[in-house]
Amino acid sequence: MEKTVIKKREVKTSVKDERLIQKRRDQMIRGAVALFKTKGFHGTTTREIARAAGFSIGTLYEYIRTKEDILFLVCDSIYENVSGRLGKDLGQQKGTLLSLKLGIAYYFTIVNEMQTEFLVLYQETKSLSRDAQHYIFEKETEMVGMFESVLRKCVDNGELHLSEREVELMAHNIFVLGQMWGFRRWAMQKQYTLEEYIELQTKLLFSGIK
Amino acid sequence: MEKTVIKKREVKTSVKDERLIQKRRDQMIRGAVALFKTKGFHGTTTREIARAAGFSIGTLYEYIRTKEDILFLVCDSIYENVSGRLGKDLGQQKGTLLSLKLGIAYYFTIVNEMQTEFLVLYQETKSLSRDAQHYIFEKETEMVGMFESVLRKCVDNGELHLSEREVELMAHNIFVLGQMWGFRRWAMQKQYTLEEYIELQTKLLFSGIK
Amino acid sequence: MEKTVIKKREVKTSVKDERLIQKRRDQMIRGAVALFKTKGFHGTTTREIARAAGFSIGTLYEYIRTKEDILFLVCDSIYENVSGRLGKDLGQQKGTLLSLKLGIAYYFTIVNEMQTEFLVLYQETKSLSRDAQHYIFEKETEMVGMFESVLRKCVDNGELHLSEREVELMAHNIFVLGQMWGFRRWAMQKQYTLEEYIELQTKLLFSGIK
Amino acid sequence: MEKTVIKKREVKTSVKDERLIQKRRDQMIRGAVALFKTKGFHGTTTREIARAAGFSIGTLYEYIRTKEDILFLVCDSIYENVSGRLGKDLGQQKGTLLSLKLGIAYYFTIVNEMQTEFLVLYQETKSLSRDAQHYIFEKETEMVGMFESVLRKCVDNGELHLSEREVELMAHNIFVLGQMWGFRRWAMQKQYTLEEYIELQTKLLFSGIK
DNA sequence: TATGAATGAGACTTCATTCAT
DNA sequence: TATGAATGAAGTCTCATTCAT
Repeated sequence: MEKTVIKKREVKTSVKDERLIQKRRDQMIRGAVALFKTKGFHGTTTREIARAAGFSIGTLYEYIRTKEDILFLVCDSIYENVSGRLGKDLGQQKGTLLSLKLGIAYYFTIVNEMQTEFLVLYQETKSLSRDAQHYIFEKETEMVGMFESVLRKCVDNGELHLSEREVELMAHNIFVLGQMWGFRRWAMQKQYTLEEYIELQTKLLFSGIK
Repeated sequence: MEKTVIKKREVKTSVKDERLIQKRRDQMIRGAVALFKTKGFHGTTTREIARAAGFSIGTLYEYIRTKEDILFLVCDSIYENVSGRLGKDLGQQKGTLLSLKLGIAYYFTIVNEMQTEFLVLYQETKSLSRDAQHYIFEKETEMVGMFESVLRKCVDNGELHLSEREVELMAHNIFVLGQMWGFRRWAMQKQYTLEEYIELQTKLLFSGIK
Repeated sequence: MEKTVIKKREVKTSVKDERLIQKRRDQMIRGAVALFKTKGFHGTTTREIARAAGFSIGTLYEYIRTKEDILFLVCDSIYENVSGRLGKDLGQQKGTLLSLKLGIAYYFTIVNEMQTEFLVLYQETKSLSRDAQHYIFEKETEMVGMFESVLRKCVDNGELHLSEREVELMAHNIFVLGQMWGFRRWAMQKQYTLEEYIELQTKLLFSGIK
Repeated sequence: MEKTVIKKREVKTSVKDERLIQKRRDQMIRGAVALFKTKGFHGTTTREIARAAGFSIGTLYEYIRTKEDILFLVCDSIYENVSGRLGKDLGQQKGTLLSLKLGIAYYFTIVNEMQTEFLVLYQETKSLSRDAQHYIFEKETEMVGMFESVLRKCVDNGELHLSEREVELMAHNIFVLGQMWGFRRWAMQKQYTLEEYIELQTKLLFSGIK
């Protein structure tokens, strides 16, 4: 798989000091995520975000241009975090069934940890501009691509027998079935522990319903 | 399959004529769905909804109490529609693998038809009150339950060998993998036709990745 | 005392039958007073008044032209009632101190009975049109006039020694000190029974603070 | 006279600078009183108040939470003003009949100056919340209390012979008869000059109608 | 005469964004 | 750089009044 180069969408600032920008944005994102989790993007005001971030509304606007920028920063940071961790793990994949299973388990664990972040991501993405949405979709494609390449290695090693299209679809399925743990938590987490969920899903993924 | 009785959450009206209420609400829902699809719930104003429905803002408020009521009415009507159609089809299931496959295919077709409606449903549900959300969740549980009982029939007939927990999880998986067609249309519908998608997913669902 | 002729301000109707008009207006007034007492004129909607009156909003508007008409009708009916009763009592005054005292006591009793009505009257009068306010003021002047003529009789009989201007002022004082029982009920009725109040006020009115 | 401590009901602000708050509120109150005088509380819009105060509607809402807050601020400021002035005058009372008369005259003068403010006060108080009304009543009680203590001093000095209950009632009477000058101005101010009114009322108050 | 559905002007309030300090 | 007061467009909802039935 070719690594598509995604150029970081820029969020304009009036501040020059890069170190400061990073620091302020971190505060901002941390505050915003916490608020978005409970009140959603539209239910949260910029004033609240500024307060949660620990500075004034004036300062907030020194580091962003519009409220949407904050949402973008939040979404981006979540993906950055997840795809970073996942990439590191799946990257050193050797292409055996066992390591595939371990990769899946690891991904599910991340989803579990970051449930609410993912919720924010999926429920608010549509509030982004077309451009920003596109950028986010690309990041997601990148993550699905990680599973694709793991699966492909297994196929190459003769451990799996899947067509190219099946590889692609299965990568999506793994991705989505992971998210399901968080999205349908009202049903899933009442019925299963995370370990049970991983075990059962892995089984169904590998052998189907026969 | 036990039919859980869900008592319809009432939306208050100042109009008395039941026939008229139905008619006006239909207009309202139709208009609202169209707007929510492109602009989302928060991006749509009550005035726009009234105009799209073909009457004045005053009249709109004769049939609802708050803007949220509209969202509820919309969500409810989508579920009512889908679960009605699905229930009719799956209800007459005989419990063979073939008819299970046909049921899945039918469900995927419905999802395809109502993609944008489902998008609205999943992206805006969180804007509902706790009560209304609960009602919607129950309706969804009801739909998942339909798949569960079909699967269970197959197990009873000896056509499938799944534990009770696997039945439950698989029902969710079918449900979610169906939604996936609509939610990830930017990826799915670029790669597969609906028929291919149905065929591939059915295969993976039944035999896994081996 | 010259009896000023006050020509009854007309409230336009589309209904012809005088008997019916009277009946509907009575219902209307009764309902409106009850509502105004607790919610005030501005806090009460025409719909509520119609409902309280026992008919539809459409019917309500067959008997009045604007919401203000209702207020006028209410105010007018209260004065009509009070000044009717008071006129009958004070009219047969013989001009002795005793009967003056009895007249005051009688008036205070009426105020007590109709406290909330008076409250409505004084708090909402300002919402009437200039014309209607003028009419109401005239009715009030008429009532104060009743006390004036009683006082005057006493002066004529040599039972009181007051100048004309003192007569006029005293009439107002009696009138206002009566209203005080209802207007300042939070203070008065916590401290005195109606009988005590009448007795004390009469004493102060007659002998002053020495 | 015991001085009851009334804790100032707070009106929430998003502005921090206390000096500025005071300044803006003064502008606001001044504008609002002028409008309430002619159009009443319900007849005045928040936009009009903002304009009259000299700033935008957005700014208005930086200094209050709801429209009712404005009414409260207005009522409070009127009482504060009056009771301040009255307290200063009556406070230095020596307990002679002469100084009592002077006190009454001074009070009547204040009422005359602030007629329309008092009108606003009495006609709109009922639009306040229960809490705010209670606060306003307490302030009024405080003012009546000032007269009570002056009267009491006179009784203690042997200048007046009144029972405790008579003292209390007379204090209310003075208070109300003062208000009467403003409330019934359509009758009073047509008949008497302020000086005449003071003189006549004082006479009646002191010697009664004999 | 009686009804009640329809209307829309207009009220209150919020909040993203700016800009002088 | 940081602050926070000021702004006003825009949103939701109410309610007096009308008019076809």
